Amino acid sequence: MSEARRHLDQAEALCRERGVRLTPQRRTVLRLICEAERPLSAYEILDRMHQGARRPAPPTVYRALDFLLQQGLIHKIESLHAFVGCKHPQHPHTGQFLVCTDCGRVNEIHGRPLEDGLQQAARQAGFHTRKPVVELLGTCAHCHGRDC
Amino acid sequence: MSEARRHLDQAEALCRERGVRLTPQRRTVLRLICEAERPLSAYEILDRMHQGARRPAPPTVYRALDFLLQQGLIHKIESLHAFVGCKHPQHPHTGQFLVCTDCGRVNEIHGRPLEDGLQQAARQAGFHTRKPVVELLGTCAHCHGRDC
DNA sequence: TCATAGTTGTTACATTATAACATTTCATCC
DNA sequence: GGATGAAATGTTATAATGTAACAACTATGA
Ligand SMILES: [Zn+2]
Ligand SMILES: [Zn+2]
Ligand SMILES: [Zn+2]
Ligand SMILES: [Zn+2]
Repeated sequence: MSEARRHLDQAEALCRERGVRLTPQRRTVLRLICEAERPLSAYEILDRMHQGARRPAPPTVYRALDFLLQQGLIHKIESLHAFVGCKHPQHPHTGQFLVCTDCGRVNEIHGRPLEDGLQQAARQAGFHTRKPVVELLGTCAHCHGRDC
Repeated sequence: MSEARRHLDQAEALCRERGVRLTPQRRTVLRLICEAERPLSAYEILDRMHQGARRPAPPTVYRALDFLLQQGLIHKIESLHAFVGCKHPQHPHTGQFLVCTDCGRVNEIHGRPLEDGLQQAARQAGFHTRKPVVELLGTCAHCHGRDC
């Protein structure tokens, strides 16, 4: 079974459990994101949604993206204005990402949501973290030394 | 001496050392950013630049921002599309920020550029970090408990 | 069936950012 | 001082990203 297919089936099951509706539109957006090898922007998704039919208007895709974000099925990469599938959506979480600026691929790191040093600094400042944005931009193993 | 004024003087000195030109336009943009209590978007800066005269076109401010970013005099908060002054521009660095989503204020954390756990995960994946984006969104000490 | 909430369609617009090329200003050399 | 090239700025147009507002449709249960 393909990686993308596994994600979709898992999403289907999660939404059923939670009593929310993974409608065909939302499923299509999730599928396009999961099939892509790199993060897709909202407008790239729009371009891939209309197979023959006319291209939907932006709110269509933004609404589907909002739903998928709320359900923790995708993450937004802020520094790219683009979206990636979450590989472990069972327990919604904020992501930490390695973003390759050469090939565009993104790798989600798992582990404690924030490393202690950072979290401590925040606490000491009396700060209450709600949504950490952690995106390490650089080059991935495949792209080292390549002149791409 | 005001905080903003101190930043400007320091920027002036740094640019002289480095042989780059902190022109009046660039200085104005830096001043507006330093005087603000919260990050300013490029267009907010534009709005504040024209004192009586006509408002400059976007490239004007984006070019100044590019220069100030290159010189490490300001940082961009990716998740806000906005810019803040750097309080320690002597040694250019990437920032780590506590971003209050209530009052809008931003607090730059200093310390090791990345905590060990995170950095190790990246290295293990063969990833070479060039620009970390670390922005903790939440509520600051002042805003806790307030219904703002 | 009917009422209701949730979802989608549609139009228009707001915000953020850049490409391309003309013009001006600045520093340097003669 | 005047020529010259590099840097900075002006200007127009447009690309890319994101949202407000309201109408229409659809699923669902009383
Ligand atoms: Zn995830
Ligand atoms: Zn790569
Ligand atoms: Zn800084
Ligand atoms: Zn606050």
